[in-house]
Amino acid sequence: MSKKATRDEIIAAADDLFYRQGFEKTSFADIAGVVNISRGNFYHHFKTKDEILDAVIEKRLADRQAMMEKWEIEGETPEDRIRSFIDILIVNGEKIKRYGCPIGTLTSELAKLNHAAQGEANKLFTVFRTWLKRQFEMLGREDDADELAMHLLARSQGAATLANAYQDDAFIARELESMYAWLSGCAAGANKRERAEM
Amino acid sequence: MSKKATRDEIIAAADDLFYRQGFEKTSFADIAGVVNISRGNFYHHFKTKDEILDAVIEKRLADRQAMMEKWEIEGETPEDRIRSFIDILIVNGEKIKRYGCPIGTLTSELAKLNHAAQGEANKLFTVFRTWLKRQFEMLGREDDADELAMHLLARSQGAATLANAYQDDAFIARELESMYAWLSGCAAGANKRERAEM
DNA sequence: TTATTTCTAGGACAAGCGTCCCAATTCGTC
DNA sequence: GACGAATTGGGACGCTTGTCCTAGAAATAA
Repeated sequence: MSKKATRDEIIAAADDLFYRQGFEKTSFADIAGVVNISRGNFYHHFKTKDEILDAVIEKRLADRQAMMEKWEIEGETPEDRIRSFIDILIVNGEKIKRYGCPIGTLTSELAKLNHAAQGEANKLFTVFRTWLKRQFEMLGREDDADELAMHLLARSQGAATLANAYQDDAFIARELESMYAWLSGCAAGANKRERAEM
Repeated sequence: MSKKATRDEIIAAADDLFYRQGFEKTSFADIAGVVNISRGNFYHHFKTKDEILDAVIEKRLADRQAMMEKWEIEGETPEDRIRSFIDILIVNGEKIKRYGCPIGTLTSELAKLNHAAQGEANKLFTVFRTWLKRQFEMLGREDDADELAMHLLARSQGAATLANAYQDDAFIARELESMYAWLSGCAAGANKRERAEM
């Protein structure tokens, strides 16, 4: 098998395992077991566990970027596109109920480990933040686009955390409705709404 | 030293380390190092790591219960008391920025480890949920008290997660303001407000 | 075909882990 | 003061971890 193919397999397996078990808990042996290669071969592709983490974060960044580009094409209005972001909670609902948000749980774990890759992992939040900010600007909220983006990020993070704890579909549905309504309010009151009404 | 005193020291040290480093990352040696006892002595108090975790969760439950009882005495109105909950983000702000929410990060970690104590850890959320529900009922929101409680839990979880990632005081301040405003709205429109306006 | 690089397998390594045992010390009670 | 119980210290265990080495197989180039 070509080097890149094996490498990509390793990254994909690590991505999945880091999500489901966490970074710390996942061992070289776990990943090698999934990919079905020896540890020696493994070492040829990644010298340290941190190198795999970097590659996984890079992959996640690319995946999210691609996702947002798709939303950009498919969504007719900025509101549609932001709704696509909110809908992650539906699309990935089952996984989120089981393992939480892939971004939030990773950044939390790395913060506790005081890991060097914290900054890189935070970029995962930032790509969404930047993209959402742009959408809110297009919605006519140039003045507080970044604030709105952060607020929405926080809302979906909170929903994901509690979805993970309680696996309560009714709760998730209510949070979704609440975010949709909030978004409509954002669109309606472009640059006139008071921040306190967020 | 009496057995209980040493035991309590161990639990306190474990509580702190589990919060700052995570459960998985924290070893027997770490805890023993902080308490300054030998591993052999350690074993006399706790036979397994899971036993320590159970004790830590128990302690956290008791601590939170005590905190809420204090709020119950100090807060004159239900709104005041709920505000005390929101204010955790201020009171424990520095720690949250560094290590995240002690409850949210623990439940997330245990979910990934698929740990037997998941249910116990979730009780930490539930004590707040139950207490908040009661406050919302006293606020006159008998019909949707639990929904409001869950919503507020999610909001503060989300704020904590992003506070941890970005350490952005302005963001935290905005989220606090937003939650205060939402709470005022809850109080004003007792049992008349539409859920979509949450 | 030969020569050279790339890839793979399997094992060795030192360190750290949770767990466990046992001998020594301290404590409480008669 | 003496005795049994509770507490403590230190070390041993088997296992897993991340890391690293080396020898051979496969692929590529000449």
